[in-house]
Amino acid sequence: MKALDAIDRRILTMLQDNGKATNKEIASVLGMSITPIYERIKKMEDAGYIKKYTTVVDKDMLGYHLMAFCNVRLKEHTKEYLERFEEQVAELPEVSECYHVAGNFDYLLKVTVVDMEVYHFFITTKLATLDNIGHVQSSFVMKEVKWEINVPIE
Amino acid sequence: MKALDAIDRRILTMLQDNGKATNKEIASVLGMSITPIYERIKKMEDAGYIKKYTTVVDKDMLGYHLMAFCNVRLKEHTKEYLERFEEQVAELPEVSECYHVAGNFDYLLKVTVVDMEVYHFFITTKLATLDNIGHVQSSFVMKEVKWEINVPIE
DNA sequence: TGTGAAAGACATCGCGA
DNA sequence: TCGCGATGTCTTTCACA
Repeated sequence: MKALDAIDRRILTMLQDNGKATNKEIASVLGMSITPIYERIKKMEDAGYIKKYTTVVDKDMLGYHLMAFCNVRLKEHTKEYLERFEEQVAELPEVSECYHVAGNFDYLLKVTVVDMEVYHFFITTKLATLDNIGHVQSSFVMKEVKWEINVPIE
Repeated sequence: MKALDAIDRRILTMLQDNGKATNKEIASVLGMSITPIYERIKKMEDAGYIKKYTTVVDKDMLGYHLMAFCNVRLKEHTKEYLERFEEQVAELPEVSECYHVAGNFDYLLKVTVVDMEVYHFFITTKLATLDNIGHVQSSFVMKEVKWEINVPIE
């Protein structure tokens, strides 16, 4: 697939805002007929521009009242140790995101749990027991100021 | 709406995996007919358990090749200063997430940009020019080890 | 590429158990 | 609450410009 044109981008923007937007709806906004919208979306799905459709749920209503960012520094930094840590951390359901970062620490983890008690349990019995953990520093989220899943597509 | 039961949770899990899952599909997996699925989803939408449906796009394919976490410490911590910072930061399209955290810094920002040049521009001409910025420390993402939008719902 | 029409699948809603 | 059936809407495809 070639690069996206302006129409593709507008379609993506609308789909980010509402994953259930119908082809008809999009077509009318863009002043086109339904078929090309349908085909463009299909192409963007096949090409990988569209990774998935999902439903955003309210974490707080589901009982997840604590989110924390966890800075992790490892002791050893060989390829094998890094890969092992990444595999182990990816298995933990409490860890919703994990990034290998350049800076003061090696990894940044976003951890979502029910409450502080569960977080404490997570740190002491799950994270700290992984091999090769050097130093862990947590930042607790007091307020979610902004959370925007949509990528700006001009 | 009362608390969710096991069936509601299984519906949410399926909808997180695939926002376009049809009622028919869900019904057949759960061994129920379509109507109760339809009604349960509608109730969860109305009650706010379901916040929105969206489309996940591939940031990298769209040209966003750099993600960074930006730790920000403010100079003054009065209510007015905090609110003002939060308002200003929420307006910045480069900032996809912003959290008020307890720890070494005041705020943690997730910044998504095209490349390092744009990031530099963002830091120097947009973030640093906000009122009341004390100290900024960036961690650049070298690798996204895990990114899981789905909340575990057992 | 785009348009328009037609077939099939799905969402939506009223009624009965 | 759930299941069934009717109706309107959407998706998907095809012939054609």
